[in-house]
Amino acid sequence: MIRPAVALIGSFRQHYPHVLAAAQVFLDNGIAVKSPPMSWITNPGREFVRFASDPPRSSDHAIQAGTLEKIFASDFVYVVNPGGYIGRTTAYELGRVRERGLAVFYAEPPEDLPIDVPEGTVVSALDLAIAIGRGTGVRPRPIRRPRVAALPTADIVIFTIRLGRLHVLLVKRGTDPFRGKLALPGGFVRPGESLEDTAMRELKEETGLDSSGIRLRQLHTYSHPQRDPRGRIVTTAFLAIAPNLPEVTGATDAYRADWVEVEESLWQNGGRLAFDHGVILQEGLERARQLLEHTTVGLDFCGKHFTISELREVYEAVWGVKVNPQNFQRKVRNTTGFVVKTKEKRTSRPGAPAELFRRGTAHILYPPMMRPGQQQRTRRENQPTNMV
Amino acid sequence: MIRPAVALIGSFRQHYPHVLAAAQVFLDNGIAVKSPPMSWITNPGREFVRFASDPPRSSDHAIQAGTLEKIFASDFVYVVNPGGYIGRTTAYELGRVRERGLAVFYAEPPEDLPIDVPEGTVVSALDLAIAIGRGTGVRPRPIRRPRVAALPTADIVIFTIRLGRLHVLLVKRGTDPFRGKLALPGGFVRPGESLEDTAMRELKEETGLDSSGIRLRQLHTYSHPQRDPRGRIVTTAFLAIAPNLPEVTGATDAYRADWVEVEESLWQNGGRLAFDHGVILQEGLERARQLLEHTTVGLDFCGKHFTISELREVYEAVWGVKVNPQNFQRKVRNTTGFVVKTKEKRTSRPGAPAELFRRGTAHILYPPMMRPGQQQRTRRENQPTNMV
DNA sequence: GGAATAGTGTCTATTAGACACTATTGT
DNA sequence: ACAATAGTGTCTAATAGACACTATTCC
Repeated sequence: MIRPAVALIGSFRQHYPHVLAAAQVFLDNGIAVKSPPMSWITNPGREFVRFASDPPRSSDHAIQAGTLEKIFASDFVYVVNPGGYIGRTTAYELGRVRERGLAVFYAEPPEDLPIDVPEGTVVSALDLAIAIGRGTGVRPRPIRRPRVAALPTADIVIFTIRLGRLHVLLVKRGTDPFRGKLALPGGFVRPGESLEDTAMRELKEETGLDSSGIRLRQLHTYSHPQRDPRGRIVTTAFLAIAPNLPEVTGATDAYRADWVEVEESLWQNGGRLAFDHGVILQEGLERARQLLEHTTVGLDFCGKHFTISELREVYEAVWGVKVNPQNFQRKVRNTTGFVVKTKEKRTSRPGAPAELFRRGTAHILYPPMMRPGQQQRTRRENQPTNMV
Repeated sequence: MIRPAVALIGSFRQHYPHVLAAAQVFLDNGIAVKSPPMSWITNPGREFVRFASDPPRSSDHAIQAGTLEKIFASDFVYVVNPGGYIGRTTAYELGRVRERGLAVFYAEPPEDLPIDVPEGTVVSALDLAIAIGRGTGVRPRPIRRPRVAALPTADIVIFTIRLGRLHVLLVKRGTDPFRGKLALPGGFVRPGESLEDTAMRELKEETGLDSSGIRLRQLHTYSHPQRDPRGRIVTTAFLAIAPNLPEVTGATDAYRADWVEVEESLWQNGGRLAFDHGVILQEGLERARQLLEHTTVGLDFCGKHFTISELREVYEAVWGVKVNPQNFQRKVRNTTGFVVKTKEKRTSRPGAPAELFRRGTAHILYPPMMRPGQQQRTRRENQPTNMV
């Protein structure tokens, strides 16, 4: 649980003392104040207020952009509007904030601005601070519980195997934050889309190919309040598995997309992934490993026709261990519905010509493929255990 | 290619003739004008302008909401601001529009509003119309791709076993939508909370007891755009498992919380659950069944001390099948770290006194507990299969 | 005493893992 | 010729499922 944060907006030029007083109330009640800075005004009387903490040489709209960033990084917005007055800059900020979906509360009912003011959103700073504070204090007036709006995004962990090694698709970020760092492909949910729609669209855009045959599986949703410096962004990670795609080009976006070896991207390079994508990749990898045990997704790495050795190499690449070829062969062939023999054979490397298979109808492997080296094993004898 | 559409904003009160003139220019060049209506003003001189085509009885902000809808339905926005003047309502609309990512063009450079005006966006209506009509020049490109803000919520599927049957905690909704229907407990994410924080807080509130020992697992995130009639609400479902709790009272909220038998809530009663909670419950149940196979969560249903028969009844209740008592006994006792024998015995029902156990250190069962009736089984012989 | 339960022993079918072996190819 | 690969056979240890059996309790 992170300390909640508020941004105060309003006509600083006219009402700065009121703003300071309200900010103090929030601070006294354990709520962080992201904006305005607790500073002093250097150009009193001017239309656009500047604070001593603002960089003196930057333009008005650069300062305003910084203010909006701080506002978006907070959990809710409090409008300080004595007499109901809301100026033009505040009106503009209010539009941005409301379109973004942040919760907005008002000190007084807004005058002369035709906006919807829901029941319970006109409230004093103290009442609001008390209602938010974790103390179950008395709520003197009915106020709507502050809800947090978030921008949902979908990020994709897509694996493939190249030269016998597991690779993941990463993009180099072209914009801040984390400009130049590697990140998982993904993007924001657009109007009318579900997370699955977004993931599929992004996958198409990033790989630049027909990904209609690629199945997406939801992995996990990451919602830590500070996981993205831009504000409240909640991402849902998806897992996808692709057969060996020859080349990939980021089709629509300026940044480049490339296959990177998984081990390398996780441990090497000093180059940590952007945001929490390192964790997401790690957890996606573990999920892929589990899926190989229990389902037939290993086939998704292969083309339409494949040999059992190729399938084994998939398991070895994903699991990161060697698998006994003979026993693997028998397990695969003896599991109903896993693979179906074709009449063709392939003879590429030294050795007997290998039979070609195509996928069977099964999707679940029960009993599962046993992953080596996981043995917790049952005990041989019923010895008296005394684990604490 | 659909006919492009523009929305004009600006101070209609002061500049309506300019607005009409600009609109005519767009119309003459084959561009649709979504807003304002080509109508006349019924309340000249008043702060908030009303048109003859507006419903006369509706409130200012209802009309404004309709206007915003039309603006958002257009492809770009043209700000009619003679002398650079932008009023407060226009500033608010501008904020909404820019946050939405729509392209914005200005008749003149905006004065006294600290916003970013990109190169080439100050342009006459005629130039703009021609550029768009010809398709050659300035293409209205979104400043930023439209994003959707959503309210994240956490819903909880919490199971327990009462009288040998699996129960789930459901609440009766006290407000619309779905007033009076049963739903999963849950709620909106509050400032500073992660989804996990929200789920834990709601669980405490709903069960009204110390749930510090209860572990939450994320299940799935449901994001269909129309899954909640109130708007864009994205819910993440969590799974929790509780030992037999004697009674539950919804502590903070007006609605009642009660344990309901799972089979009943899913199939019977004609009473479908609210929202998509029926699906969530179904998928949560399947996940719980899988977890019992692969982990020691079955112990979470039991108290601190338990007999092996009690644990078996947990498996039977969740899986919905009978389990062979002898083999279950052996499997549990022979799996290292699953359970630890205590020195006590319990003698409640007819039969020999049962030994009491407590939980071991293991969390993962490998190899797993085999769930009966899942057999896809491997083949006895390597028969030629011909599955399609 | 009869029924129900707890716990152990035993048998069978199946499987994972290990290894031997043959057949077939590229170099 | 040699090394590498494909595929089959066989042995061992472990396990799931089935059932028999004893001991202990409640009614």
